[in-house]
Amino acid sequence: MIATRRAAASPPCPRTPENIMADQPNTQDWRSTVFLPRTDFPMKAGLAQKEPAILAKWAADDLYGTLRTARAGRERFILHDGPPYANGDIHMGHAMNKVLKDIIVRSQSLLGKDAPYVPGWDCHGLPIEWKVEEQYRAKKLNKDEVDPVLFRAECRAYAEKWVDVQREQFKRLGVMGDWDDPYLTMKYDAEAAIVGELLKFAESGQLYRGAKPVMWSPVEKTALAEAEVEYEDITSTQIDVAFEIVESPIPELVGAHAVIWTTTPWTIPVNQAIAYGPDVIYVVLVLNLDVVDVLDGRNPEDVRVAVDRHLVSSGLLAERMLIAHDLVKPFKERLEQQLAKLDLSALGARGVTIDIDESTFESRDRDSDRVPLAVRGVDLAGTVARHPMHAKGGFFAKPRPFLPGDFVTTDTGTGLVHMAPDHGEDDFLLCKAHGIDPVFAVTDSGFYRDDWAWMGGQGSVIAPKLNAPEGPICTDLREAGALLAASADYKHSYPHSWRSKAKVIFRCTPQWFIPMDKPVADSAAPRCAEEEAILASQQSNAPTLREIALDAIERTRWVPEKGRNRIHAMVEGRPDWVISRQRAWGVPIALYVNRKTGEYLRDPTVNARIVEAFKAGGADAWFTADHQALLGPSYAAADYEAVTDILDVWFDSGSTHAFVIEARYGAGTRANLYLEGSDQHRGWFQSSLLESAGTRGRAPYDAVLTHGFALDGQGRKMSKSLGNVVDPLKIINESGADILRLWVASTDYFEDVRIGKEILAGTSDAYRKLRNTFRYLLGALDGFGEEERVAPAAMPELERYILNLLAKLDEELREATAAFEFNRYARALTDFCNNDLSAFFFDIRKDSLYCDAPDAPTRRAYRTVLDMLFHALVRYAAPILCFTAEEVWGTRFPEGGSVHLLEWPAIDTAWDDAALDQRWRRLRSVRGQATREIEPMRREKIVGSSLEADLTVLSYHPAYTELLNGVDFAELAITAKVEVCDGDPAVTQQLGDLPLDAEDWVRIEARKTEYEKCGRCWRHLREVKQDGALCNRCEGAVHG
RNA sequence: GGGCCGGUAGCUCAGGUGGUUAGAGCGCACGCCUGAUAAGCGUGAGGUCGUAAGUUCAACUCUUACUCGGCCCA
Repeated sequence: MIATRRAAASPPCPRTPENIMADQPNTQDWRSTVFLPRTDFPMKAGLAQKEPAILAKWAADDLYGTLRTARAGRERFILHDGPPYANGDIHMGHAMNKVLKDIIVRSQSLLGKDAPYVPGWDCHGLPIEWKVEEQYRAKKLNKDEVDPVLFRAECRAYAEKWVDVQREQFKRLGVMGDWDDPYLTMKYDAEAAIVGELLKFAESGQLYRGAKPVMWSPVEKTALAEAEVEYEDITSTQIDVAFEIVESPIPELVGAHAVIWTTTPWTIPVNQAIAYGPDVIYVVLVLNLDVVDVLDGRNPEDVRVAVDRHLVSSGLLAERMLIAHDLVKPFKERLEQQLAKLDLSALGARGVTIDIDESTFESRDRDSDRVPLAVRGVDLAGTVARHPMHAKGGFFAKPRPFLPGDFVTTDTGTGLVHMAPDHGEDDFLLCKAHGIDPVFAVTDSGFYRDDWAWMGGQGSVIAPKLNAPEGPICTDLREAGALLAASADYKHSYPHSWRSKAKVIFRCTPQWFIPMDKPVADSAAPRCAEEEAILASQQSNAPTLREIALDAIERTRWVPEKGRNRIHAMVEGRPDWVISRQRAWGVPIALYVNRKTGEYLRDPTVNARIVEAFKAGGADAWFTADHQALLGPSYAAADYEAVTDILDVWFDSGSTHAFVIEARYGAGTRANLYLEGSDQHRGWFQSSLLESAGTRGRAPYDAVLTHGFALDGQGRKMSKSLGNVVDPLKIINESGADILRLWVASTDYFEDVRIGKEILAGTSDAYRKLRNTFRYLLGALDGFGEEERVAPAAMPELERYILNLLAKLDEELREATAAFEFNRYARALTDFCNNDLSAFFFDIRKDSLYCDAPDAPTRRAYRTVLDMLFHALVRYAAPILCFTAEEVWGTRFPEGGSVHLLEWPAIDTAWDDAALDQRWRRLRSVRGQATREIEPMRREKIVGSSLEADLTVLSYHPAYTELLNGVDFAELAITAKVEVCDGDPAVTQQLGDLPLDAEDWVRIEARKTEYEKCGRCWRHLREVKQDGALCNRCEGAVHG
């Protein structure tokens, strides 16, 4: 079953010794009679040059296609590729991800499974759109003036270009897959499938249009996803504003001023309420102002009155102020700062100080007689204030109720938070719960609506000038007597647009949502009113999308297991999914909204026409559509608005299971594995899960593997500014892809991994060792043929012990493969090659290989095992060192096809022999002792090679005596004479159980041998009569 | 700022439910071989297990705090 081909070269033909002996009888050179390893396989790999040639051969032979044919009908293993974004060269994260995927695909294929791999790309979305816009700007063109279909075509071309670039880079890594037919989210069939998935949500009523504050960039005039936002430290204007309380169940509060603090003055014109913390203690401050340094010649009392009047009219003094007890001090400091800025000389004073009698709120107990003005938050319910600009009427004249907010803290501010439901998530939710709706006062470009009573037409709201202490808002507030303090000195972290670097705001806009907590109807078909009613009555029992998703998480295998917690927590706490974007490059949310009712159309017949149109013309079809034709005869196009919002790209990639897996392998097929970086718990893992849960009621995957991030050699994030970026393409060009692949395989990629010069040097060392093991095997197997093969049962015990180790290795590798633990896999493989083969088996059998006659039983058995090792190891190595394994295989079997078409080696589990294993572990322990004993003599130059040493082994246990006498220990220890003697029985008595470690049970003495050295095999043997003469074995081998 | 994850020899990694001198491979140092030779073999030196407290007869292993790093979120 093992395809073997006779090597072209024949074994070395020994020169006849006679003609040489004639000249030099005692210093005969027997080198030519020794069977040294012979191979063309070079020690130096030259991977950077060799790999492209191997890739070309794979392409020419259509290796991927051949493998698909060969595995057709086998158990399938689908690793579904998460699509990278088609923009820019690949980085280390990409390389690591793809290599890991390839190792897994190849290892599953090696196990005999049909493991297809369809790579994909994410092609829609803002970054590409932005790049194309940049090109426009360079040409002084305005995006808004370009035909959307033309613009989309340019985005498509841009994405195509990068798909091609990345494809070649991924191929160069050795990643095997369907590169000729990858999936792209922008292909027509994909766009059709994506919109089809969206319409499934629509048909089952799992969509709604709502208003919600979203991250909004006034510069780009679009909503932004979290991933498109970055946080930067900025300095903002902080203001304290007084809202006069006009109504309260606590009579003392009426007429007092609630103090709110904010770093976004521009939200004050949209204020609608005030939030308090129910558990926070509030106090009413009474400020005492002292005028200091009255100028000469002025009447102090007159000055005091003048200053007082001035402060009140400047809005700097509210007589009684409501504020959280814990925040009085910082508030007082802000007031003092403010007062210090005043120039009061015209009024006859140099300055003014504040005094707050802190004893008035020592106690936090409202009922205490001493402190009538300390108030618990909960007691503020029912209190109402008015807006500082209430005189403007209309919106501003409405009461501003106090609402309880759990989010209110006493970390900063005043413990009273002004609520603008248009511009804050907390604000929006709290106000919504109390029937206060957003007012959409700020336009998409960040200006106040022209008709807004205060600040109408002004902006932009992110402009520092607008928010400045001397800006229009603060000025108006000051004039209204409501601005207590304002200073442009508050440093904090603030969200900015990832691309334009401009500040973003929260802004309520109409958006499309997928609800997390609405019961999911089980049928997508439209129903008559009766059915709807029945369903409605059952709805409490139907699970919600969140519940389905959480359940699916429980049913999925997470590797490592901690991934389950992570995504569970995220899905449990996430808000509704905002799926709309105000953009051009993507799949449109192809819905028809009834202009009268605001309901979207849920007609499967219409939807089917939409999907067909997308299949034929891609998403562009929507922008050029004859809507009446799509709507058909039952509806009038004039009654409907065609939505032009673009779908969140996460919905695109969340649908790949539909247009890749199901499209290629049939409906209902699930991926065996998704494999991405740990950041995808919030990204692709989750969007895929939600999409599939909403349309299929389950996860699209059976298992999810997450890997960590690639960091630099010190464990820091790679960044251009730190200059610590490791470029995978550079590594490939300098060292080869196999080095990079071995690096991936040798790390613990379930955590973050490190890569740097030193680490790669280590990887190269490990690679060289593996390569030399193969080189030795190839050389030692030179000319091996089937007639030489020996059955394991007929082999010496050493050979059977190695087969036992091979069986154990095989088991370990199978387990590591099943657990996707390739660092364990690579470790087991290299340890086996280094410790068991190179340092032990090969070293011992070197003598037999070189000097035995070709037909000697031991040599034949050894070469048989080498052949078995070759066939096993080249397969084991193939998933990781995909190029080198091919080179190794092709060197021995030039016509043997690709190593990657082979299947897992057939290892007889019966080789795993526990008794044999134990016996040899003890022998190896004794062997280790022997080498330690010989070492001092080598250092003192008494002996050079261990072959020049004799050993006396004192055994303190009959088991060891028997063990050592049962083998040729001189052969194992590579020494001359070995004598085994029983040690002092008295010592034996004191020893306990017989361990595997021979340390206590054996004493070894070493001395230089007196035997002469055989001229050919260099062993020192009794039978060798004079130095350089031949031993019996060599005599036979040479003259045989 | 919040949540989660991690920090064992120069490097890559092992170290069930706490229990003897914390292991391996590589690298390094030193030596051997010169018939796997820019290869092979041997011996050896390297760790207060991120820091500090605590629980315990006993902690790399449990708790807490801190610190450094990473991911996610704000």
